Amino acid sequence: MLDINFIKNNRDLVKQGAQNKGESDLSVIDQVLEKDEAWRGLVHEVDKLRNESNTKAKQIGVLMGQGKKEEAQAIINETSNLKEEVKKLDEQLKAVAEEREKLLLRIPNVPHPSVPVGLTENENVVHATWGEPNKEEWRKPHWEIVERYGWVDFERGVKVTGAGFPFYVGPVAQLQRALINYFINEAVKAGYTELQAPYFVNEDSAKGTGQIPDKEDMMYVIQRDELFAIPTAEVPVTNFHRDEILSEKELPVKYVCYTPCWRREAGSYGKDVRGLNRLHQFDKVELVKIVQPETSYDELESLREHAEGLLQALELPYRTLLMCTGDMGFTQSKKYDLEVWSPGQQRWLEVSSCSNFESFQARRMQLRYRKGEKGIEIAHTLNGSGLALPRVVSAILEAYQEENAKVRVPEVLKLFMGRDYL
RNA sequence: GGAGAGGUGGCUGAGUGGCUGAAAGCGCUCCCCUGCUAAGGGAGUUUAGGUGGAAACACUUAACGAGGGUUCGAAUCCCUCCCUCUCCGCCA
Repeated sequence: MLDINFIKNNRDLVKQGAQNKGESDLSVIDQVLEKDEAWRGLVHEVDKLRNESNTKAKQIGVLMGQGKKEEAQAIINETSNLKEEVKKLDEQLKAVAEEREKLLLRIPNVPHPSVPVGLTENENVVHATWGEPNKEEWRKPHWEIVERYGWVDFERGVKVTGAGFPFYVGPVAQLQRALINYFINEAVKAGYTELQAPYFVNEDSAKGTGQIPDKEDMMYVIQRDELFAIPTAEVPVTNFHRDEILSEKELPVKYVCYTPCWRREAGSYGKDVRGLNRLHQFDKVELVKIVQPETSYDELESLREHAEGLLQALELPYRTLLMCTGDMGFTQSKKYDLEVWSPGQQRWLEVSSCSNFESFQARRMQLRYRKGEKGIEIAHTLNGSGLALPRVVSAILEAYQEENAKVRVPEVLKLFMGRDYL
């Protein structure tokens, strides 16, 4: 959510930003400002009436105290109209405030000036590439490797739950656990505090990070208990400090959190969902930062570098994309995607997405910090995967397979695995 | 799940219809005094919104778990929900 005063003072910038993000209806921005004007007018009126009513109530109190009942009654008679008027106006005010809020929630975050303008993924800019994509033709896709050894059981996953909920068996289960450990350890070394978070969140939390009302369909909902299965640890972890005022010296706050993630992924099909490429449940180690506004873009770079460092340590070739305005999403102001090379599929797979939200999320969840003596400011929030597990597992299986079909263990994981081959 | 108690500012805790955005204490900030230390004195110290102002600030509205109701007036009375604690039950 943007600051209404910011929109007021930067109407064209906000419009341009929305247009660059591919929003078709820019009139929302004018509408919200109109609503805001109406809202301010009503606030003024209601405040005035309330003041009058408060003043009179006090007078009545004083008169009653002095035993002057008749005089008090006279004032009470005057207030009966007032009461209804306040009620009526207050209802109007609430209605207008709600409309204003709804409009406000439809306005996307403004892209940072360094973000390339474009509407589709074709306009994303390759920010960096690392390693040489392996083009050897004998390499098999990971689903063939795991099928041969029974390392991932898709069929039983379907039986027990449904498509997109596989079982990991034996060595691959162990590999995945090793990766989770490794990722968390690296983050802790880099100064992140490890967090274990709830896997379900309430409505306020889902709102706080912007999953609702915008992306409600992505989540599994437990209706009976009014809970949402988290689509990413970003949701519980960023909401950890919702409605709080942090002290300046606490910042930057950095958390690492491993959780499973649940996504409905309605409408996915074909090669996208083959094997481990896209699942309804997957594991992810997430990094979240809460920082001062002046530092948030530096923090984004260090977040990206940390995630890249993990792929480098695993010796997996990857490329980093700077997402263009149209491909980066509603809530972000700048976003990098890390894509690992999948030699068995001969394609790039997204394994991390590092974003700066500036104050967009923090404003909605009233996440603030105390600046200096008097000031209170909205903090900036960032997050990035470090990393998403199944696709890293796929890449490892495909990149570390040998022609005799054995799969080597990456050097940095040997300590966790206790052996050289899966 | 059953029975009871309770939810007030950074913390402890007073407040059962009006002068209480909230006593008192602790903590914190600034100032004064004292050669250090200890102690003492004074001032300040919730948040969000609106209006005015370059700003300091002033005025004003709202908020005492959340939402609704009664009343001229609610932290205080009534209803619903949420949460915490104690006892019982169940349980990794």
